[in-house]
Amino acid sequence: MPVTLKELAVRAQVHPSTISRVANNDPSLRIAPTTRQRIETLLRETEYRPNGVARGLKLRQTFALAVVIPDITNPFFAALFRGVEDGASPRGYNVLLCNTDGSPERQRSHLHSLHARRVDGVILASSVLRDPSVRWLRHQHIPHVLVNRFSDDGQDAFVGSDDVLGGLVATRHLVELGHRRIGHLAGKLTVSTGVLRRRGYLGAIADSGLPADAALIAESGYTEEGGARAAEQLLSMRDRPTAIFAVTDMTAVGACTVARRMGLRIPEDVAVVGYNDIPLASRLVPGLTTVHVPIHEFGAAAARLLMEQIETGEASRRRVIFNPQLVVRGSTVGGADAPVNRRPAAAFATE
Amino acid sequence: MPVTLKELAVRAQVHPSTISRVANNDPSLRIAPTTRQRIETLLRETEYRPNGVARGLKLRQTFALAVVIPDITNPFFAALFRGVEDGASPRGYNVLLCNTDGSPERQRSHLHSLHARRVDGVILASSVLRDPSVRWLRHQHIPHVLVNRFSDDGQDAFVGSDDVLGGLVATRHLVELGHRRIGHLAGKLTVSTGVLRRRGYLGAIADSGLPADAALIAESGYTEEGGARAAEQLLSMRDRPTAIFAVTDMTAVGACTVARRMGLRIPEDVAVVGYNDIPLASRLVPGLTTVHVPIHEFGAAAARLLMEQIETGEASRRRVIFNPQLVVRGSTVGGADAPVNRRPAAAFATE
DNA sequence: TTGCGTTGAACAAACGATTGTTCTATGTTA
DNA sequence: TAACATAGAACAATCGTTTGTTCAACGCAA
Repeated sequence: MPVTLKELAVRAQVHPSTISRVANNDPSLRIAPTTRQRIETLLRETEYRPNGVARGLKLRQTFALAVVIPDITNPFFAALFRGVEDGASPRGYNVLLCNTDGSPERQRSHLHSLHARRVDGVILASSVLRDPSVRWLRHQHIPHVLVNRFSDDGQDAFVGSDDVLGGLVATRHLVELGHRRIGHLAGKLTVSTGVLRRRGYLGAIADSGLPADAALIAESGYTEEGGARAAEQLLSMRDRPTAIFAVTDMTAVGACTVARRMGLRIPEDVAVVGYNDIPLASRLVPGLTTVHVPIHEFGAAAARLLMEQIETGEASRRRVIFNPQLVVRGSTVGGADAPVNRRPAAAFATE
Repeated sequence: MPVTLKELAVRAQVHPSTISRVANNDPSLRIAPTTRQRIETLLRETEYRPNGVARGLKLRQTFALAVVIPDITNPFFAALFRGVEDGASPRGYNVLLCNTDGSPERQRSHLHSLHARRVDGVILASSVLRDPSVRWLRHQHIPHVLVNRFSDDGQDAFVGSDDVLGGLVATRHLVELGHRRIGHLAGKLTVSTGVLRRRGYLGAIADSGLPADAALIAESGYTEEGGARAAEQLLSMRDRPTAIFAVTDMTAVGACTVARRMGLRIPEDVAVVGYNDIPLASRLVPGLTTVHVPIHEFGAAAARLLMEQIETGEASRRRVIFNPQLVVRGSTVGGADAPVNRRPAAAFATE
């Protein structure tokens, strides 16, 4: 068992509170220099570290944050988590990670558990529109930041990209390449990214004067498998699209797999654009044209917003919106993957 | 503020301990059925959930585990984490995640912080041989399980694969394909996987009667970039290897990138084998031949071993070793990537 | 000598639960 | 009716900190 204040108090022949004051450098009370010396030595010798649980109880602060996401094996969320940890860890916070697999019930259950544990705040990247869990967070006055997806516009602190714009530039890119039938894998219309990126898509179609065709939009969800299913549907149409804008990179990956299985060449027979620019996107062959967003920054910004709320003690509705940027690769423009003289992608990865 | 026992006690006109007994279904004391009813109703109405911090203080158990790894953006560790969470979450544990980026100092710092927080146990996948941090864990009697890498053989609970065998089958595969100069990206010799997989490599070379050439072995570390650097070194030799066995898939990816940049075709000019079979391996073009290990199972087994130690209250030295399995893909055998009629890889991934 | 201001440290009350012990009505038996 | 079980719930200590309050001792001025 680690040493406690009380034990140290016995050894130093002083009251535990005195030790605590020395350990915390409490400025409110004077300690005789000689006593201070004696105690500091003792603290060093015993490597005393206050019991965080007891501390948390007394201070009503645990220095723990939680990140709630669909699935950490999705590179998007892994990068997001790194951003959070890199922002929070230097300031003394530890971070819990919870995967929901997109299940509202698992999300609810995790949040209840985190609340019971008295985490100081929650970063939620798995919310849906009008999410009961988000309302519950507000109702419980649990500091929280939504990332990438929001729930009730403007009600919560939020970090994300301009999804309408992102959807717009992605689709416009396809229009400019001359595509006339452009499909869209639309995620889910219960999720803000689904609604907004689709709005961008529709906007670009309208701008271009192309006819809007509802049959070109398929709800794909956000999984690779869902993307594959939805893409198969679109690509099986008699008058199939020659290009697809997918709501996320993973969905796009599913679409590419299916296209290849159907014997379609990318980008000659079907061009594909994703969203997020996960590390995988640049490693595919051909590289995946996608809408770049600063994923790591999402996490770091969310951590900042969250710690700000924790420290000021009041909820914020601040919104941090990053500008999405189109990255053109081989999945839309043949030869866009310059094969020579490129450094390997910066490596986060180890082991 | 969430409701406390004391507040409920006032409302129910009973002593807090009585509420606690009802809430915990304490069998040691009888409660009048009518009182029990009244209290249970109250508990339901108020959605009472005991304060986990106070509970942790009293019970000396926090129901929190920690996973310490180099970097969650590496797909290997993401899958590992999922295994841990999937094993621990149903049993009421939450999981903290700490990235070390391979820095012993960050590892030490995280472990101290986790200890102060009184996590119930630690799963460590970033240890080196004779790791001071591991010895510290033992010394502090903190339940722990090492994963993938061990520190002092047999001293700690461990989950991993038979690395010597894995290195052997990977290298033997290359030998059987007729390669005569086989390079090895050896990770680090301060890490168990580095030492053991290299031993397997050397064993296969010896078995085959090929000359052992120290120049064919390069320390690569475990990053993609490290793999690229080391591979560049090997492939620049006058008498360059026609095949490379890399200590991990990410290292292999780095090697592939470099090979391609040097104008070498895979597998015709240089064949590449990795280790771990991360999801990325099957998505590369060509697919990466690799040594498959059940990553998710690593995590789940580690969680099991850890919770077992926590519940019995005693350290274990149990070892769970999985058999590695060679998976042949296009990076060693042209055409091994059957292009048609293959289902998309099972998708964990969302968003 | 009395009184007062300082200094340095002890005291004690939380924080919110858990759990062994004690107490007080009942009801039962002799 | 006295003695005594028993049921049911209150009491109280404890987990390890933090922090406002109190207290003792001392020096010094009046």
